[in-house]
Amino acid sequence: MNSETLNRTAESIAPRALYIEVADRLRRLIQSHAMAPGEWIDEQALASQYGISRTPLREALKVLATEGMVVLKPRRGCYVAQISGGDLEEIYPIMALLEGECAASAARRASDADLADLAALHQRLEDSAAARDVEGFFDANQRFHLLIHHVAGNRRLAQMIDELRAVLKLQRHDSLYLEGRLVASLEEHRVLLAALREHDAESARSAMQRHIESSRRALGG
Amino acid sequence: MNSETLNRTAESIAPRALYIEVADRLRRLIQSHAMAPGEWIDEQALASQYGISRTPLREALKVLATEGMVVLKPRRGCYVAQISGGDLEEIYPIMALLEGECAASAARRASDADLADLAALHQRLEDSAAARDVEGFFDANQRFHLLIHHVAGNRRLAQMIDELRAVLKLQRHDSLYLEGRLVASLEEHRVLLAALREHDAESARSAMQRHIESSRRALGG
DNA sequence: CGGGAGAATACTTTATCCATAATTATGAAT
DNA sequence: ATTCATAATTATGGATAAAGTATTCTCCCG
Repeated sequence: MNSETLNRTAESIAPRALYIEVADRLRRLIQSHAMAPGEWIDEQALASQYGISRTPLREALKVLATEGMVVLKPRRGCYVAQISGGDLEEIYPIMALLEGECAASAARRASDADLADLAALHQRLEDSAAARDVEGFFDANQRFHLLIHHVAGNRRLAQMIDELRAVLKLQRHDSLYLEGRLVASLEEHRVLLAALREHDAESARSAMQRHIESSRRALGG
Repeated sequence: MNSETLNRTAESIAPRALYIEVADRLRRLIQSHAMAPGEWIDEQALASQYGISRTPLREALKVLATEGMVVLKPRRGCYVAQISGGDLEEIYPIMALLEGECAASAARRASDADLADLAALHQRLEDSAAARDVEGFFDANQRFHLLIHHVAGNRRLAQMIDELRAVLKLQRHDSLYLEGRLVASLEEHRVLLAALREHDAESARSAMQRHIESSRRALGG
């Protein structure tokens, strides 16, 4: 049992090229605000920090640029993208549209098991809210949305939403910390869950759209 | 007035990196079906054909891969993406959604000048249809949709639609050649234009959605 | 005759290197 | 003293080379 076998197994599980790995790490770095929007990305420093050459790093940056996470200025280098108010004006209607479609599709397709899972996650939301656990609420909220994407069954739609959400996350999201926003969000989730349970696609769609719109207003968009 | 000013001007006109140029060319190549879906892309041959090194070419391929135009199989090389029936099932609802939103937004925002331009393009559609000029019809149709995107004023939404349409174009689009499809498409455009003229956003949205759905059915989706 | 293993070939992948362009700092001149 | 120009340094972008991995073909053994 040499290392070759291990490598092959590891690769068949994760046949990811280096540039993809790097892109993932950078995405997490940017989303966790370890790198601030507008900040210059030092290719050399980052490459030597990761112990890789600049080539896969540059390829990763090209990918992130097409995703809108970074901006590549010719001969000027790479900068973490910063979104303007105008960008939010454009993105939120799209998000509402896509998430709404996801919710509608999920309402049509949800099995009893799916609904049970959704109810369980919603309970976590309720518990977190009752405990004033904002981080827990945020996490459960994210899982709730991801589960809806999964139930909706449109992987491409889910991926588009994920990319848009990644761009939105470039700016700090402290809306949930605002007084009243957490309970309002909870109430919106209740309405959404009820629509999903009744397999009412259009109610689920509008509930989700209202949910997105109100979270936008909470940000002052 | 030194050369610096001139340089800056020149750069703001054409500051495109080589990989972007290459990506554009490849996009056109793939969309014109000069490269068939599933076909292997020979990096070395293409690089020497363009007189460039493989580095910018590979960067371009990474970009196209994130756009869904090509598929990058680790250690296997790059292939022109081929979309399955399942992909169509996923993409068309998204297209209908996004194009519908575009139409709704355009209906709200269209100025009289915009409506005049749209009417002029629609006339080209009518003329091309009367002359059985399928290529002309196709071209006018494309311009009509692009103009709606422009009037809608959401650049990000338009870009998402463009990328999706590029993926759809991977397969041959001979639906317009089908008997009856051309006149049906024309009638759908008439309804859409009427809704836009009346600034009726929801009618425009549903007209566009029906238009997308029927073009899908024409493909046998 | 068929299957498995090993070797060879070819292509991807990564790293290093070079050139070009831009920006900044310093010096000189007004 | 301030501004402009020039030079130097630094970083990006493109190229080439080397290494590693996967696949395929052939040969040998059962």
